[in-house]
Amino acid sequence: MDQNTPAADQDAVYDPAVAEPRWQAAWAARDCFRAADVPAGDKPKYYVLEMFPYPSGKIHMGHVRNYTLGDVVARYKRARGFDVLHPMGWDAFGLPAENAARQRNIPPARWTYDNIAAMRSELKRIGLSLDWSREFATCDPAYYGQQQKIFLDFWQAGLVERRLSAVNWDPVDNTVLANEQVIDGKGWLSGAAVEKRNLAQWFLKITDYAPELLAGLDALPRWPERVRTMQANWIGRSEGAEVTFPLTAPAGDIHDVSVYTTRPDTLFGMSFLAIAADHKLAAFAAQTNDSVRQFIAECHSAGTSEAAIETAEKRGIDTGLFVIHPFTGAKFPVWIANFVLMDYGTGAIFGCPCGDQRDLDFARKYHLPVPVVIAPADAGLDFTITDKAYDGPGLIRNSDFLDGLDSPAAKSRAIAALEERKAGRGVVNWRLRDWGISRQRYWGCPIPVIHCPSCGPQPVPAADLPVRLPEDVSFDRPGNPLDHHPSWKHVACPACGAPALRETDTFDTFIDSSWYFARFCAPEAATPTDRRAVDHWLPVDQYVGGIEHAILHLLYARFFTRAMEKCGHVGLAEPFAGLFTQGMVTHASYKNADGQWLYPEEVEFAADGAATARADGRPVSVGRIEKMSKSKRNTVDPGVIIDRFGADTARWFVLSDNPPERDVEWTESGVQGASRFLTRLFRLTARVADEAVQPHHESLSAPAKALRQATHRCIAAVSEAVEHFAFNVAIAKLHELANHLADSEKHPADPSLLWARRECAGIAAQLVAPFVPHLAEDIFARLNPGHPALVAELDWPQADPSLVALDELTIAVQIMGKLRGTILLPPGADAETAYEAALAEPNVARALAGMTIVKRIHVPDRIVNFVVRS
RNA sequence: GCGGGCGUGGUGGAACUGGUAGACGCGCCGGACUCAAAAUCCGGUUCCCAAAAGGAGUGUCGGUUCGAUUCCGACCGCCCGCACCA
Repeated sequence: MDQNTPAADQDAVYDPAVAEPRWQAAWAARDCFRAADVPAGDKPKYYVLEMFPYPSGKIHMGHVRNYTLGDVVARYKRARGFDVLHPMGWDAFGLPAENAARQRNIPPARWTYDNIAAMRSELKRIGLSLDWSREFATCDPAYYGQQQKIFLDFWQAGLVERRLSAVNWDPVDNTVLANEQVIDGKGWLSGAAVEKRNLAQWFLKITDYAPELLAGLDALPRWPERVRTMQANWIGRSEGAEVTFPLTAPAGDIHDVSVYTTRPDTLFGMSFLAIAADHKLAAFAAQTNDSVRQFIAECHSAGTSEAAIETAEKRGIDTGLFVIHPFTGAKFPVWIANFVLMDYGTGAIFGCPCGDQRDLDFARKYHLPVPVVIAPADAGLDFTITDKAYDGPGLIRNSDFLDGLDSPAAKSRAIAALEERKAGRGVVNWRLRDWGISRQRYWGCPIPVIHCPSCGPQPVPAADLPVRLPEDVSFDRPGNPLDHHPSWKHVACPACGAPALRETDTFDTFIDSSWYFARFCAPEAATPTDRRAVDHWLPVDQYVGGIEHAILHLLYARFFTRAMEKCGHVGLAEPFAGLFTQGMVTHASYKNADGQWLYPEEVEFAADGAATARADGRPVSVGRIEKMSKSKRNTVDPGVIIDRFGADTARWFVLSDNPPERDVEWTESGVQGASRFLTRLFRLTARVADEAVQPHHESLSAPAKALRQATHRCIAAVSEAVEHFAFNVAIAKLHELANHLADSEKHPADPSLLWARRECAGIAAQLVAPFVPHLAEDIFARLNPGHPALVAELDWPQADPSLVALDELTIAVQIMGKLRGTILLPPGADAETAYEAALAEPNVARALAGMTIVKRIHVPDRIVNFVVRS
């Protein structure tokens, strides 16, 4: 074939708009992706799950990326002989539906189900290999009714508690605010300063499982290391001491204050004692001291988020009370500090400014002493602390019986001394707090509890489940519509029959997503799970989702699975054997001359890159590349891309440009590149399809052998890359294969080459199938007219090891670690052979002239390095 | 503030367990085809130096090593999470 083959010679055209719906229909007609609750065959199972979407109304590129990543795995594993479960559903409860109801007067249920319908049809256009028969939404009563059953089982199992807990309270709207609705300490709608208010709420005792949740991380080798680290830090096991400080005079019925510390070795460095604003001793101090009362009130107006607390200016107030140091008998003042958290430890700390930066900042600010009790081992006697605390390892000084010890030794000595004096003890503490699950909202799963004035909280009887959300609710005033509903909450106590009130709080939506993966195994079951189905399918073999869920969602799901195990709903502790966290889809953002955000399609670019608005031709400033979001208008609608280029192009692009764990920037040129490659691959293979079919040839021409080697090396490389989630590398290898196939057109078409070309094209179709499944089917069908199977039903191609192995390797020759030449050696060549060949290399020989070789290094099949002296 | 991560040519990135830095793509440059353009095809493309030889180079600074994008320390920048957004 001629070196320059104009495309105009080629008649075959690929039209995704026609082909994609056709192949989607073919898969559906043959039920290719349907799984059984309890499969009959003996194929190994593989459960692929992507984090299910919130039905916001439109799919965005982040969804396309997330679901395409999972789809590659699902299709690959299916081809590898696994029985694959790949379901989809909707995380359908949550605040946006209530906001829509308030702003646009649409009932949350209708808004949600309309959104689901719209997103389902968009999702279907992507060509995902999903088992749609398992679809459900968490707002379906059939789902949340089972969730209520699970909650009651947890209650019976002793995993549920009711206690007071703080919420963000908007005093103007008289409503509870989510953290995201608190902006700079003010309610997002009312603008009123938010207060903390304590409400009786339900908690799940996740802390009972803290040791197991921590230890379990070691059994998750297929989780990203950083996610395990983040979870371990979040659970936060620490070993320290609880120390009791007697007050110099009783404060009401309070005689002492307990603190938790991880640094008992620095107890002699105490400068003050600080308690949380919610500490009972703070309340006592407030009784007689107006400024203390005012300070506590200020602390209560800060909002509940930890980030807000930690970033706020560190402030405190002296209560005028004193405690006695258990070792020295010295008196120290008791302060209230806004950075001491009631939820952690005992709600009180001892301030040691020399060893803790926060304590030091506090001491400097309020002119408290800074005794130095620890210093680096090599520090002199003049070691002092100015504005930087020393929290590293070191030797203890100025500390009586701890002097000269290193920190670990001093810790155990201090704990022993505390225990001797009955002034404290060594304890293990956890940062993890129990999971507050009550939400004062409508659009969530009702908590199945009835409050009776005489019997207390009573479970709703199983026969009365599900407790359904009433649909005749109004959003014309702030607060929870369930609470306002005229009749819904008024019921008879299930125990005594007296008039009682339904719980009007609903569950945290994290509960909905803490067990959906189990429900997918048997979504129709009359019980929360079908044990045969979950025993077969769980754990999820590959879970795919955003890194933003690294801690909360994944930790809650791990806890929930253990709690479900305790109640017999599942037979395992860890729900997700493999986890992959993908990056975000980003895009440049644009602002016009008036400072308004513009959509990418509203911007025009000149040859020099200058941007102007299409509407009025005025200049546009190109902003940062950031996460696609509606507010910045830097979104690209997947539907529009599929209309223009087809789903395969969108899939290929989101996979090709970046490693999946990293953010990907959506660019127009990248999409066109993807589209161009797919068209090129189609043309290349279409030309092969037009060639005469040849019998298998044992003796190969040189170009045929080279092409077969390239083909089989590509099988090996793509398989390896897919196994490691390196989809961008897999795609690069497929580009190379296409280049090899194109190169083969330059050689005379001998029969063995024609045979090799057909092999190459067919294998290429199979290798691209997980990424661009529609195009793969089209190419395959064209190459194999009348073939009974779809690519979706074929086994993954096998690489022939004899074609994958290389006969010669390029070995680098270095002198003092610098590259001076390369030599060709057969694989496995020994060191002496390598040195000999290296010394014979002209450039190496020249560089070595006049040098003495001091040392020779040989790494087989990789490198030779000479260490020399002149 | 705390915890976790990331940083490589003009650009997205590749590089197995410390062993030839820049695979593959985008862009750009040159060529073929075309009346011309688009599309397509072929070739080139880290920087310095006219080429070769050589030198520099993976955010910055320092360390370990025969050899560091990879390991260690400090710093800078960006991103994720912080318990009621999902």
